[in-house]
Amino acid sequence: MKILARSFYDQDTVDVAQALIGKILVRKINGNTISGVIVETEAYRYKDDPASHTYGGMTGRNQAMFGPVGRAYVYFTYGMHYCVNAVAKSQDCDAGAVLLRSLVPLQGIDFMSVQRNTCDISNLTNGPAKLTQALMITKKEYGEDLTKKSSLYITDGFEIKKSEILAGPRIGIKKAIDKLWNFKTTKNVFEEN
DNA sequence: CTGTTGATCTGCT
DNA sequence: GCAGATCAACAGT
Repeated sequence: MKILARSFYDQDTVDVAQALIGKILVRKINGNTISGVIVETEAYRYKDDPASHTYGGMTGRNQAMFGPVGRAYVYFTYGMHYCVNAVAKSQDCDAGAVLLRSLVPLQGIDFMSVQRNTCDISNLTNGPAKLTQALMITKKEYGEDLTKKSSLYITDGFEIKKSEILAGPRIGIKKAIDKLWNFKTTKNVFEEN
């Protein structure tokens, strides 16, 4: 399984969000391998996107989204939840990232069950804050290089056709809901719908 | 410095 | 379907 190259993230954020569907997120913890297929993403851009963290300029929290592509952007929200993004943008964009919303577990399911305190497979990683908890992703992973074989990276996965990707409004935000930058596939059985 | 809001999930009704 | 948990960024004083 090949790790996605830096150039993969060097495209328009919305394109990368679609391309990431079907790819595999891999996490290494103490010799354990935990992985899952990415089945839902959301694109967040910059000046044309009022819902993005970057709208309004760089801050201490979002500076990773302005940095080099192919890195992880982790943030803390609602007082108790972490979410992961992959920094991705084209050359003419100053900032952008793809939120990983949902996974289908592949390896390390027992580990995830312990983290999430449930045995329900379909409930392990089917939400942005759930998957960070299941994969033990915290602020320590802020800025991790996803193109190196480190403790967190993304590899090639299943081939998903454009026709199998569904676009819709992004979830949980009130701004820019006219932008259909939420992408998911119904190919896998574990999706909740 | 203070108050409000939020890219969420859980548990209860 | 709805409130609550709980904190970092931001706008306003």
